[in-house]
Amino acid sequence: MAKNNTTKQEITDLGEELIRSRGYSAFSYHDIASQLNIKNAAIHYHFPLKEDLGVAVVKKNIEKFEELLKNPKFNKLSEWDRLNVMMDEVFGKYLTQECVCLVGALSAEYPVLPEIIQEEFQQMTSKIRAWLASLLKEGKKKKQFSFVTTPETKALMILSNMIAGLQMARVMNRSDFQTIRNGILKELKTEQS
Amino acid sequence: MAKNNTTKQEITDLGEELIRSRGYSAFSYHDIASQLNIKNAAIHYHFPLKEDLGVAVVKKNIEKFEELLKNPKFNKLSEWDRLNVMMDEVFGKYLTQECVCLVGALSAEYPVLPEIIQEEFQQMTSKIRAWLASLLKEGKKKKQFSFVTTPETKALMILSNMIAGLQMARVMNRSDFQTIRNGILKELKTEQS
DNA sequence: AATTTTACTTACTAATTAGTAAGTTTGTAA
DNA sequence: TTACAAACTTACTAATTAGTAAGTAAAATT
Repeated sequence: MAKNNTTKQEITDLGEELIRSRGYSAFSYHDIASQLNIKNAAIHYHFPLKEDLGVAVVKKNIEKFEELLKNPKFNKLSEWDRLNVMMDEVFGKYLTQECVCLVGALSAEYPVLPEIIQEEFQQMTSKIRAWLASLLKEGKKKKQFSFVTTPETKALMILSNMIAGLQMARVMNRSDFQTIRNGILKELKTEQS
Repeated sequence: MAKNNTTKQEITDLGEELIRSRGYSAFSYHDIASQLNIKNAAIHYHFPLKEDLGVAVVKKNIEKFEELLKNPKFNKLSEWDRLNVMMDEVFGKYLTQECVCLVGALSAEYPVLPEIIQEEFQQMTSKIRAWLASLLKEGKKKKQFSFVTTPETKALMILSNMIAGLQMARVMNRSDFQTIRNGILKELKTEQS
C-alpha cells in the first residue's frame, strides 16, 4: 500500500511517549495499534521484537542529543545558557504531559529491560553525563558556575535532580520540577569554593 | 494448616523487594509463589487484589519511617547525624541489592498504579518531604547546615538526589550513589547564604 | 507488461497474568 | 467431640500479551 511512509516514525514517537508515561514493561503493542489505527502486526513488521522498538527509541534520543551538541547556535551560547537549554529541552519539556524523561523511565526498570536496551541506554546516560560534566568544568573555569565538588560529581547531582524532579512532579505538584530547577541555578550562582 | 503464621509478612517483604527491583507492573504473583514455595492462590488469600499487596507495602514503609521518627535514640542525634541516618537507612541500604528505594520505584510508574496505591504513596512522599524540610530548617538555624534555598526546596533537591542516585547507580556504577551522597554533605558544609 | 518489494491486514498461537471457586487440612473454641 | 474458622491447595477462567504465518494490495523495478 505504502500510503503512509511515516508509520514507522509515528510508532517510534508514540512508543517513546508510552515508555515515558507508562514505562517499558507497562506499555503494549496494542496501545500503539489502537491509537494509530493500525494492527498489531503492522508494528511487528517495523519492529519484529518489542526490544527493537525500545532500542530505536533510545537511539533516536541519542541522535537528538548529539545533534543538539553539534548545533552551532547552541554552541555559541554561554555555559549558563547551554545549561538552561539542556534543562528545558532534554528534561523540562515533558512537564506538560504526564511524562518523565527517558533516563528516569528506563533507569527505574533497568533490571527488567532486555540486555540490548540496557547497553544502548548505558551509552545514552554516559554521553549526557560526560557532556554535562565538561560543561560544568568549562563554566567553572570561566567563573560562570560556582560549586565545591568535582564537575563529575556536580553533573551527577544535577542529573539526578532533573530525573527525580520530573518523577516527583508527577506525584505531588507540577511546580516541584521548576522549584528544583531554580534551586540548582541559585546554588550555581552563589556557592563558594 | 496454620503451620506458618508469618507467610503474610514474607509475602509483603518479598513483594516490596520485587517492587523495588522490578517495579509494580513487572512483578507477578507467580514470582512470589515460586520463591516462597507456595501457590498463587495463597497470596490471593492474604491479598485478594494485587493492589492490596501494593498498599500493604507502602503502609509498611510509612510505619517504619514513623517509628524511626519516634525513636528516642534517633531524636537525640544531631541534625547532621539524623540526615546521615536517613540517607543510609531509608535510601543507601538498598545499594547492595539491585534495588532502588520505594519512592523511586513507584514514582517512575505512578500513572499506571491503581488509585488506592497512588493515594497511599502520596501520603508517604509528603511525610518524608515534610520531615526532611523541617530537619533542614532546624539544622540551618543551629548552623549545622548551610544552603541558599528554602528548606523546602533543599529537601526536594536532596530527595531527588537520593531517588535518582539509586536509579543511576544501577545503570552505571554502584559508587555513583556514594558520590552523590558525599556531594550533598560537602555542599551542606560549605555553602554560603 | 510482468515481477518483485513494501507495507500492511487477517487470523492465529502460546505464554503469562490477575483473579476465583471449590475443596482440604490443621488448629481452636463450644 | 463436634463445629468452625484459619490457612492454605487444586484446578480452573478470562484477559492480555508478544510474536508468527499467510495473504493482499499498491508501488517500484525490471
